[in-house]
Order: sequence, then C-alpha cells, then structure tokens
Amino acid sequence: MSSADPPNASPDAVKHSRYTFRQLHLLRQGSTATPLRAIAHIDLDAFYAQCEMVRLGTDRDTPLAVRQWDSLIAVNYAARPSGITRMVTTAEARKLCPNIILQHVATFREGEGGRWAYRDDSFKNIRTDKVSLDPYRAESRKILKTMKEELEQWSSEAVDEEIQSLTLGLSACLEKAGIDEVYPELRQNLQDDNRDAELPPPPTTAIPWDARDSLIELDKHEREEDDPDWDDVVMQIAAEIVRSVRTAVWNQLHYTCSAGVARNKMLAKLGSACNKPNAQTIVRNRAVQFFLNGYKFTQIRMLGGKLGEQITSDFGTEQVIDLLGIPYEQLRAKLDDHTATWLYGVIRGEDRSEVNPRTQIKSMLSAKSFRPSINSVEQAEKWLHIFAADIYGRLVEDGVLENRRRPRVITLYHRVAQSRSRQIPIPGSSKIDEDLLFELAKKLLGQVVAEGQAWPCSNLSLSVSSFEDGVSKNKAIEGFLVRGDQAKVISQSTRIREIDSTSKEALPAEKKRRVDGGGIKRFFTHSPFPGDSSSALVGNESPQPADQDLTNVPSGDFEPTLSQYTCDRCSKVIPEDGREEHDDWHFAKDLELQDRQEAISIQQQSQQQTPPHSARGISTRGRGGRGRGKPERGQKRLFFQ
DNA sequence: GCGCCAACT
DNA sequence: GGAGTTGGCGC
Repeated sequence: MSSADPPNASPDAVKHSRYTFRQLHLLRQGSTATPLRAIAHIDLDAFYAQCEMVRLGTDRDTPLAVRQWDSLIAVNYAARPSGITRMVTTAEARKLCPNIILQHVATFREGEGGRWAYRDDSFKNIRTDKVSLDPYRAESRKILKTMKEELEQWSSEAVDEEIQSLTLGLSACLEKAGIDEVYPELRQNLQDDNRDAELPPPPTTAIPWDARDSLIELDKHEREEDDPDWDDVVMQIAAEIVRSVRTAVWNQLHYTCSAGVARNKMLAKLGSACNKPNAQTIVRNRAVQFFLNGYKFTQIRMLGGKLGEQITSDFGTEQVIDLLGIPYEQLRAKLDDHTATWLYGVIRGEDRSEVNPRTQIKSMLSAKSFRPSINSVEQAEKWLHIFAADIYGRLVEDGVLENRRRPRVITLYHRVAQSRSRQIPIPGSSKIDEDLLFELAKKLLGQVVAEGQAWPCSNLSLSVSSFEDGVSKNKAIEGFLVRGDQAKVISQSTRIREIDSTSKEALPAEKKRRVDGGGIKRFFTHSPFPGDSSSALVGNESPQPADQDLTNVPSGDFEPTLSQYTCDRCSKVIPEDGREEHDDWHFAKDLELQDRQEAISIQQQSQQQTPPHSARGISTRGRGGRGRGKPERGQKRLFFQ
C-alpha cells in the first residue's frame, strides 16, 4: 500500500492525465500499441510436481519431485530448500532430502496398447516403457477451464491461453470489467477532433493495491506520493482480476500459481517469476526501467538461446543496464535491422507482441530416445505401435471420433548421427485409428530404412500436425441458417475469429459486470452504467465494417443461471450463461466450413465426379457419441478425481 | 517439406 | 542436463 493521505487533494484542478482518449479507445479495441494495455502472465508453480501432489494428496510442505528414469523433471517448493534442483539425480536427491517423495511419471508399456499407468517399477523399465504426459495434459485442461470460467465472470470476451503457462489478454476484458462503468467521466462521446485530447485525471490520489501484491519499486525519478494516472488504475483492476483467477484455481483444484501483471507480455512474464510460489507481482509503467535494469537480458524471452549468446559476445555483457548505454547505431552495426530495433525496444520495456487467442493444439508428438540405440526394423516397429497408440489416444481427446478435428500430416523423425524427418499426408478419406497411424508410420520408416544408414538409431518419434476442423452433426448449418440476414454478412468475412469475438458484443450487459463490494467499487462511488456499453467509446475508426453488423446477432432468450449444459455438437461442458456465445461460435464455424466445403465440392466436381460429402464427415461412429472420460482410457478417472 | 531454434517441466 | 513436448521461423 502506498501512503494514503495525499498532501493536498486538488488545488490544481486543471491537471490532466498523460493519456488521451485515443489511447483509451485503443485499449477498448485490444490494440497492442496503447500504453494503457495490461497483460497478465499466470504460471503454475512447478506444475508437474503439483499435479502429483494433488493426485497423491500430499500437503504443501511435503518435499516431492517428479522423476523420469533417473532424473528429476520437476521439484516442488518444499524440496527446494534442501538444494534439490532438476539437475540432480534421484540418488543425490535422496541424500539431500531423505524423506522426499520421488514419483515417477506415468508410462506406456510395450504390449499394453495406449493405456498409461503409474507403475512402481517404471524407472527400471526404460527399455520397454515410454513416458506419458497425459495426466498433466488432463490437469492442464481442467485448470484452463477453471480460469476461463472465472474470467467469464468478469467479461464476455474470449480468453486467450497457452498450455501450462497462461497469458491472459486482459485489455478488452479489463475494459469490459467496468472501467467505463466505474468511471463515467470516460464515457464521453467523442468527435474526431478531440480524440487526442488528454483524459481527465483519475478521481483518486492513491490506488487501492491489494496488500498481498508485490509492487515493483518505481523508477528513480518517480515517487510513490505522486498522483496515479490511468495506467495505474488499469493495472490495479488487472491485478484484482488475476487474483480472483488464482483464487478460483486454488479453491477448486488446489493448484497454486504465480502471476505477473504489466503493460506487455515480456514484462508480465518476467514479473510472474519474481515471487514464486503463489504470489503476484505488478510492474507498473513507472517501474519498468528500474525493473529491467536488474536483469540479465538473457532472461528475456527470445534471448535465452543462441541470439542471447551472440549479443553477449558482441557487446561483452549480459546486463540490460550495460546494453542501455549502447546507441542504436551500434546495435545495428552488429545485428540485423529487425533484431537491433527489437532489442533496442525490449530492453526499454517495449514489446508489442500479441497474446495469441488460441487454445487448440497444433501438433502431437510421441518420442523416445534409445540408450543403447536400437538396430532393427522389428525393434523400431514396437515403438511405432506405442507412438501410434499414444497419439491416437490424444486425438480421441481432441475429438477425432466426433470429427471435430483431424490432422492432415504424419511425420516420422529418426536420428542416427543427425536427425532426419519424413512426412506424408494422412488420406482425408480414411478413418483415423491406431492401425492407420501405425501403418503410415511403418511406411515412413520403410522410406528411411531404404535410404540407408538407418542404424544404430538413437531417437525415434512420430507426430501428427496440420489439424483441420470438421463438423460433428449436420443439423447445425440449416438450423442456424434461419438467421439468414446475418449469414450473408458473415459468410463474406474471411476471419472467423473476429466474428467469434465481436458477436459476443451482443450479450446482455449484466453479464459483463462483476463489480463486487470489495474491489474497485469500494473506492469509487459512481454507480455502474447499465445498457449501451457498445456505443460509449467507439469512435469512427472501426476497422472491420462487416464485423460491426454482427452486433445485430439476436441474443434470444438469455437466462442467467449458474448451471451447465453439455453442448450436443462438440460435447463440451459449457456454463449455461455461455450458451449463447457458444452457439454463435458454432454458427460461425459452420459457415466457415460450409464455405470451404462448397469450394471443395466445386473443385471436385470440376475434376472428377466425387460426391462432396462421401468420404468423411458427419459420422458419429463408435461409442454413441460419448465425448469424454471414456472407460478405455479410464485410468484418468481414478486419479485427480 | 524439412531443419533448426527456443521454451518449458 | 536429458527426455519429452510444443510452437515458430526460414529457406
């Protein structure tokens, strides 16, 4: 908490914010360019270790590490004071901490198909077992779901996510979370000529930071006593949202995580690592340079590898602060233009990279390294069976059975001296199953062997990639086409994702708000402003006219309730109050697919006489459409209940 | 299409 | 540091 009582509240009433209406407007649009943007990076603490703690029901202060053969791949925070790190062997770990739990990862075993299991003897079976990370993927999905649900309490915007570390795009979310409801002075309708006017100062002289947040100290020439500006307000709201997400993950699933909140991804990421475990760190804009000065630039994203090494040798330092003294021209003398420009900005806290709004996996790989190497096709094919089973299982989770998604390419990697890879298309007409994957892998192996020098092989892996979306049932397209007017508009747009988010604008305003008594509201007494949130700050520069029309998508009979339902199209469990937007998502997807299928069928008809939907699509073959938690991969059910 | 790099546990 | 994954970029 900064000191509460400001010297003189406001003798100087003409003071302005450093920010303009335009910049606030950019925030609303999710622009990466506005200094009012806030990004959070949420990172699970020693994730694999926590998964095992939850699964085994051990408590916070029982030392535990996750073992893979004779090494450790994750060490929980209770074990770290003993000096245990990931670089320690299991024997050393036991010596350092006799009571540590060393839990081996789950494995697949030769001859047991695609079923992984936790086994007491897996560490002795490096020759026949293959590591499975499925349990962690499953936990990861649960956590992501919890985070999303919590964020939906704050906003109707889509959540952007990564897998184990989660970057949340909060800019639009923040705005929706109430900034222009709590601060009506920002709701002024603007003409073109005053978008560059300064904002009024925020109606406060101290930000109500949560005492549990770690605030990075301000830059040298900044003072805590100075009045805050809108960027500080935005950060505080972001911090509050992040805290609620972290709390939800803890309450519902018992995972702790750490978070960084800052104006961009790079700073948020660095911030999230500052106070681990289980804490959040705020890097205010006025604290950025002080924050970065203490770092080696090799800790900044993209500089951890060869590029960082090269820069270190070019300039004889690893310190950000030393690099700050080097003029741009000298950076450019050693680095290519793009890199020099990026580096110059990044050490000054500038990073405009976007949060990628993506959740779907792009490839799946199953791999094994051999020590000792293997020397025959027979040996290799045993592993191909395991790889095929592993990948197939994951494809099922991803919705191949329901034709939700399917990969188009399969690749075999093979290493003797150097690594090589061979890939072939997965025939679009075929049903993907374990056998097909195995047969394709075998064919690829055949190619590799035919080229010679295939043995001794030290590494083999199989992956599928180039996923495409499919449909599960037919009903949707016609059903949704009743909304014919919108259909015309949408089908002309090529960017489905924009449709996805803008269509949500039509949701009722009540849903977007959650201003509880304790948070922002306690400080500012203006009452919320229900209703037309869409008109407030939207200027004249809307870039996608087609999208604007989508705000007319009818919102139908929206019923606020806390219950959930299972989408009959994709089997996802959706909170009831997210039904509308979920349906809209399918609607947009269907149109996209329809367009594509039309294109394909036209193409096909002109080439040969193949009926458009003959081969694949639409079938719900298999276990009567039960999407998840199928008994044959049922071990999952036993753990993590 | 393939190789390479970076990141993470 | 090794093993197992994922994603992105460049040619």
